Amino acid sequence: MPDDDASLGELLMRAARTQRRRWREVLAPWELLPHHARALRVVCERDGVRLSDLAEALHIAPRSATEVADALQARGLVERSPDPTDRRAVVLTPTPAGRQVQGEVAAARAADTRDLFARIDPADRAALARILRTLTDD
Amino acid sequence: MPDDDASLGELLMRAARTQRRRWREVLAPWELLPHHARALRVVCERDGVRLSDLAEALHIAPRSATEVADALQARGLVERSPDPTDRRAVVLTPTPAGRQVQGEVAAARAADTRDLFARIDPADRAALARILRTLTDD
DNA sequence: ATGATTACTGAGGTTGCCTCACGATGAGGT
DNA sequence: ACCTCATCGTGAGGCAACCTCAGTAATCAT
Repeated sequence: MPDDDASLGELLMRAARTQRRRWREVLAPWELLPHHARALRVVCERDGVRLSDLAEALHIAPRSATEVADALQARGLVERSPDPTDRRAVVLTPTPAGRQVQGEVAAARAADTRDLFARIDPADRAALARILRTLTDD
Repeated sequence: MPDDDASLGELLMRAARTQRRRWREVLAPWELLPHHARALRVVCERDGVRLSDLAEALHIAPRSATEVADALQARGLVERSPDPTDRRAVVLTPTPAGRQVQGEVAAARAADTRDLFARIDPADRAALARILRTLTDD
């Protein structure tokens, strides 16, 4: 069929949208936006991130990373401290509460993803992973 | 592996991001945002859409559909006319230029999607379609 | 016929991004 | 020691795309 590819493209978008919607719902109990959750994850994983590195990880301008940091700090999830190696820089560190939330969120997300992909059997999961890797540029 | 599902979820997101990025690049020559292109497609396909219907199709508030219509109209791609059956309503109709652009964009998008999915062979395309359908809720 | 509902839009707010300019600091000459 | 140039975070200000709310006009139900 001529529109086979077009519908494949649309299917890919729809599956991604399904996942994104579920992700937002999983996050709802913590009242975190996906973007903030992602930032918190970066801060926790690297355990001490300069603002400029956060900006790069999030693909936003440095100025915008300031705002994300403000939001996370206002909720007590991260702390700003001076970088001992460079007095210009500011390092974001997770607070205990931040680590706690990040742990809970990560667990909830893992569970949700497991649920979603439980719809397909292991062979299909492997096939899907292989095919999607081929379609991914970055 | 325990993080198999997690990486599957991430792969899905990355493949979708790849497609979205390509879509934006395909659109660049017409200086259309994806959202406007989508709106133009709705107007052309249904050939006469009330603002409120456009809002619903785009999942935005009616007030915001007014703005999308303004943008498309300012570029001469659509026209506002009174709905003959309901004088409260405004119907958006594609102009000849609008139809032209929509046709070109649709062709470019189809070509790009074809290119992207040409990376995988027909059997995998079929498998991908089947699997993605299973993962889609809406 | 009149009260409730619906369609669009003006006014104005919020969010999340951006650029630009600035003060402080760092790195590398000379 | 000093001077220059790059870099770090952030204040100021702007913009785009959404929103809600109120208002006007038209329609619908009783």
